[in-house]
Amino acid sequence: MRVMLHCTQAAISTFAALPISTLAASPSYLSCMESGKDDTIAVRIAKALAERIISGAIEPGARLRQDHVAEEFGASHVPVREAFRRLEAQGLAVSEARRGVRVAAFDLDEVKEVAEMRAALEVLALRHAAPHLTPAILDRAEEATHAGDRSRDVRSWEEANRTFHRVILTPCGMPRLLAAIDDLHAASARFLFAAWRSQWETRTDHDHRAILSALRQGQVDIAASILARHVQWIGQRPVRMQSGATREAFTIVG
Amino acid sequence: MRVMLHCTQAAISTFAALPISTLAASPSYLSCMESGKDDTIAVRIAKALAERIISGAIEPGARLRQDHVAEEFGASHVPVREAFRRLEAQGLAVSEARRGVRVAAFDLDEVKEVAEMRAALEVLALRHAAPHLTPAILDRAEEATHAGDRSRDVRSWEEANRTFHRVILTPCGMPRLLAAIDDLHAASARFLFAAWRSQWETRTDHDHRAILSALRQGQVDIAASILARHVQWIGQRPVRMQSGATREAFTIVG
DNA sequence: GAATCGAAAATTATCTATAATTTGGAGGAA
DNA sequence: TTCCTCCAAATTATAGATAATTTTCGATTC
Repeated sequence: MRVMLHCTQAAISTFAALPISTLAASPSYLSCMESGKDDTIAVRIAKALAERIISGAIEPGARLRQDHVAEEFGASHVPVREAFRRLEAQGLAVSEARRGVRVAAFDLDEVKEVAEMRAALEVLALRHAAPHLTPAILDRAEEATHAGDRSRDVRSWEEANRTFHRVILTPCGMPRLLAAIDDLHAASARFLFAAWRSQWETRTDHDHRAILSALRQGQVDIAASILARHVQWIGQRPVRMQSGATREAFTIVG
Repeated sequence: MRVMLHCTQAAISTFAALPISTLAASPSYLSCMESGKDDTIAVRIAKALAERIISGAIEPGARLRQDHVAEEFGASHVPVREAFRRLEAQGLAVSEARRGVRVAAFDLDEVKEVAEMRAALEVLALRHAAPHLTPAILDRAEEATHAGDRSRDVRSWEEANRTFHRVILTPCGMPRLLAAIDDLHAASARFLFAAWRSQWETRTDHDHRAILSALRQGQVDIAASILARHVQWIGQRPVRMQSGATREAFTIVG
């Protein structure tokens, strides 16, 4: 296509960082959802791009060129534009009128903000879920914690962590609240992939067990306060950048 | 246009309930934002439809037909579809693949859910805003309360109420949190317009004054707890339906 | 008269093509 | 070198066409 002849190669190379198969295969972050068989093309593209943004395969600030995305997914620009609107609503992309769409940047302030929002909303969800928590549900949460222990890489650890939170919160039966929490988890996962340190697992898994222990004893207030502290703990470490310089990177570890 | 000849008239008649000028003119609910001069057409359509959905001009469950909307706004279906995605993300519309887009329905459970989310998030925002609140800001909040007293109809009262909340929360400087609160306010306003009772103003305005009084004395905890209760108070009243039967309608009044 | 089936119409979802606008950069002039 | 002009690329947006699906409505049957 002539359109692509003179474009900068940045976006293409970042797309190439993940195999095309992520379109068809179930990506790690989305493995909890049904494989979008009857989704619209727009939804499938949005999910695939979301996975790349969250995993860091596309860098913050990188432009998302609709024609390139359309060509890669074998679609036209119309569903691509719809996918962009969806990513924008999730806070994963920002668009300026007539200046295109970019992957959302993030800084320490946003990490803190997401952590506090998660604390507030997850505590709310937990308080409503608590009366409906059964031993079977708590066992599934414990299994997710074990899966976190066994995980060898960030992605599987992140998935286990997310499963833990989802399992204990879903019984609240508040769909809007759960959707908001999901979006915040997606943001958290972005931060996590950007600044990972393996020893953080230990602390997090300890918190998970303390939460489960409190819930098993019916101590909802204690569980809620551990959850709030757990989600607001911010990890911080230096990360080497492309230029060779280092900068601080931050993440929510829980 | 032939397309419209055989369609059901429900959607058209509800659209007709508000003048076309709402597209260009600044509607009540959006009067706080800049009139979208440099917005994209998709954003303008989304704002106009949001205003109609919130005000009740389009009923819950009503179908949003993209070709009809496109024709009314003098646009093509592409920006209309983008507007639909935006409304979907705000929780004002729901779309099923290949079955079109409908105005989101709501019930008591969702009213409660939104109220609790607002309580959690507005309390969070208030705690962060409190250190930055100046007498000038509190005076503006008090002026908004007066405007609520003076208002003669639901729309202006709603706008005054929303201004009050916005003025005392914006200084928190957390854009993602404020955007989430805005969406919840939009949902609240829908409920309010659906079930309005004038005497509710009194209670709400009393709460507003109590919050301001606490803030002026630096009693942030007290202000936060009044705010939480204030936002979670659910109004309830019977409403006569088209069929002549009555049903209970609920709203967040604050 | 009610229920069911099927065909026609409407609608969604998509693609292709194209106009208009804007950005960004290359190349020339002061 | 710096600034300006102009061109190419990218994006926004429209129009028209098509496939697939859903809805509607009428005919047939019980």
